[in-house]
Amino acid sequence: MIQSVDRAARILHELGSGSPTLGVTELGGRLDLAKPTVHGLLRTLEQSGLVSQDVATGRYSLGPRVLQLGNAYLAGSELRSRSMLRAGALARQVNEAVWVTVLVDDAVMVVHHEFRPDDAVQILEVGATVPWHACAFGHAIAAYLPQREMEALLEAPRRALTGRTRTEPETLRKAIATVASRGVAVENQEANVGDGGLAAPVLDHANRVVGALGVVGPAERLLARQARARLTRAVTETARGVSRDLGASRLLPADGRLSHR
Amino acid sequence: MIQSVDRAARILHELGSGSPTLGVTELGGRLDLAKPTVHGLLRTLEQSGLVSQDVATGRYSLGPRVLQLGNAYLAGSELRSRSMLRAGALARQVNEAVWVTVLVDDAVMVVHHEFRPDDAVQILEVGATVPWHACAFGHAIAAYLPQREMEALLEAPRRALTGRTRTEPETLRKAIATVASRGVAVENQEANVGDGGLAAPVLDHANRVVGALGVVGPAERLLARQARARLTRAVTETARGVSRDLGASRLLPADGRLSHR
DNA sequence: CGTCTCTGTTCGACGATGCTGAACGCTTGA
DNA sequence: TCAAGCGTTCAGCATCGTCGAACAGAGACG
Repeated sequence: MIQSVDRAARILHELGSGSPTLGVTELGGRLDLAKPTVHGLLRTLEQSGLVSQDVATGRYSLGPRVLQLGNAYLAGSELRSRSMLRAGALARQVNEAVWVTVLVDDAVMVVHHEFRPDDAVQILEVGATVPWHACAFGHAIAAYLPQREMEALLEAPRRALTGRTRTEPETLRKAIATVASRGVAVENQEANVGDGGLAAPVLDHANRVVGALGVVGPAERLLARQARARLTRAVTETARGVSRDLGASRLLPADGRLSHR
Repeated sequence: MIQSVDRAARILHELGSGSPTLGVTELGGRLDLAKPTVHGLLRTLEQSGLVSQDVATGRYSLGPRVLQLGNAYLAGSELRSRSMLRAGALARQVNEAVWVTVLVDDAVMVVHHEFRPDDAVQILEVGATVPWHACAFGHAIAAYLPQREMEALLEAPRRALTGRTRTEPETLRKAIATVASRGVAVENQEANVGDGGLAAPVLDHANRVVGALGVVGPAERLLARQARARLTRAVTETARGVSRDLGASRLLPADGRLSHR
């Protein structure tokens, strides 16, 4: 691993999480690096447009080029492009907002957001992240991850986002097992009070989980008994369709968990 | 400038423009680097999530983390946050889609997109880029750039996107002079056939251009004589309002061009 | 209004660290 | 079956990045 590149990436990560602008000294403190080292890295990153400096204050922030890269990632994402049509159809069919998400570290990130057809004003959540343990998408992905990676997720520390967030390893392990047997994950106000979700995993041609697809919205509307049954069927069918498009062969067997290796 | 970091940034840039997936050999060829060098850089970038490798083909593409960074850039962008309210008001007032853009290299990038209130289905263009010379936003920014930077833009090679795209340095110089004297730039189907735009610059507390704000839409609707006059007034007023919010003092003097050192 | 402390920045020398050519499996296509 | 291309590994040399100390400027404070 190349030291300076890794440090540069850590700087970008630091600028991207928490305070939007940071000074050289502060960055050096957080990453345990000497001031001139951070300075050199920042100047290089600035020249590439990945970071920009406020000439007035001297502080640094992320540069516009990272947004351009983010857009390029979306444009090139196979999961996204392959799921857009089916996600749109699902949104119209069940009249709910649809998300397509991937796992990045210990959070799921929205790569596609299909608006609920009936609502006029909605905010786009593409690029937003939610801790994996607090949403249906995270559970759906975790349930089909190789054992080792799933354990890694369970071992990391977690914090509660609402009063209903499940954080205990054993509780989560049980929840994941249920997901694996049913093929769908359900979340009830574990990330935001009032909101719920329902998601199923998406597999690729090697039957690996590459993400999850599902619906989000008011918990009371999504999780009412009738709606829930209808949504479960529609979501699993759509996710299965996307998986098939990606070349997956073993499509959510009845016993859930796929064998890995 | 740190060599390895610069090379890593060039790799990201290469992955972000053009082909969404590239192999080690191909990247090495494009950047004139030895294969193992590229490999080492890619492995480091992959570990940070900025790049991800398709395990089946071995090829590399941008990773999900760049999208997360892009989102963080948007969240921290002062221009964006300071212009959102006024952009929304402008969109409702003139019933057109509104863009807020910044200059990155030789293109303008959309950092905020306010939908046209009347249209149901529209695609979000945040993160999209347009060559500076082919749109009103680019002209608006160029006209208020320090002389040296403006000359740099004019010296770079340009290509036509439509039959109406202006590419000659002298033609552009004249167009920019007009923008500087009027405070607004107008574009008529120079980037996409059928589309037009109308934009004004946004200045910061040191009276530097930080971006442009304006409307986009069908050229025939935007550029009809009456609409054009009304839009010009509304756009300049909104851009001036954002500039004031950012602390600018010299607000688009009558003679246009600001003195720069 | 001076002073002091903090910032971001420059400099130079040390030595760790990243670069490279050659060689390795592996898959793909002929 | 073979050959050509891929991504990957290795080890040695020289480069290149790192760090402590010192600098200039801004801002806060008395």
